[in-house]
Amino acid sequence: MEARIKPPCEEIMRPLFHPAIEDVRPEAILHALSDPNRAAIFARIMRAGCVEACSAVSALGDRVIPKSSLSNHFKVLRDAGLIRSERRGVEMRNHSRWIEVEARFPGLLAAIVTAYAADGGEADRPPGP
Amino acid sequence: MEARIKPPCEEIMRPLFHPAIEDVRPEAILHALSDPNRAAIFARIMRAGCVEACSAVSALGDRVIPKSSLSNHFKVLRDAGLIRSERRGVEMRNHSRWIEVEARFPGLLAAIVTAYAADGGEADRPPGP
DNA sequence: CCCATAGTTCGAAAGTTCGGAACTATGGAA
DNA sequence: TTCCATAGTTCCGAACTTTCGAACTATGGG
Repeated sequence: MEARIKPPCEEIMRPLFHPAIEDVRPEAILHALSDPNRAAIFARIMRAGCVEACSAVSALGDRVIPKSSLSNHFKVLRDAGLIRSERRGVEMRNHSRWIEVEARFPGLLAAIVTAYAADGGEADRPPGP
Repeated sequence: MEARIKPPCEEIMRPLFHPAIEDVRPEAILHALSDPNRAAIFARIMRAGCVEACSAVSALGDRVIPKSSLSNHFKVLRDAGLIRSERRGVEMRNHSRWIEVEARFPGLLAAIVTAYAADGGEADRPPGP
């Protein structure tokens, strides 16, 4: 159908959606982070400031997460307004929107990340035996 | 099936389960409060200190929540460790476990309730447009 | 051009949530 | 006591969501 002409901008080709910070809703954030895998991914991005790629995070704890599930987890985090993703060549550069979210919902992300850390040591690990 | 035989318990219908505070998981809390209806119910119980009954909360905003859904919402809040429910005669007395949860996950509940309030009072909209 | 890598989309199976109808428990009225 | 009203739970089917393998698209390097 649409003959898409390649734009001169070599980075963006599919428009990844990121909500404006004022459209970010608490229920979306809580839903996104109510999955321990996603919480671990987010904690990791936050700790690193920026994680190079989805694949950099493909094993959490002792469990390997399939590519398609990972892709979906990143989409949920993105749609919730928690991270910003941009294509850099063949991979994706994800960084957290901590500062924006903190300004809108003060203390929320810190409390959540701290809660996961208090629960299992690190948010990087799904609950084990 | 044919006539059901009445179970031989003259006690309460079923012992309501409440997790010990050390068994409360952050993901359960986030999941429970990621539903705006449940968040509103919880905010209301917190604000009141104690709400008399499930039915006291049966209409949130302009929407009537069916009994069975309400019953389930209270169960989710209970299982997440957010409220404690006891039978008082024909109805239920629910109160929040704020103090226990606060001791285990400091700042978490306050941040969540504040976030919903900041979002536009969605968590407990007063009657009106 | 072909291949490898990084990520997305498709689709089917499994799991969760919603809500109406039927049920149980309690207390009060007849 | 029996009957009724109220409060809440359970059952179960429909609708929705989640998961993950396979097929697909995009980009960069031989």
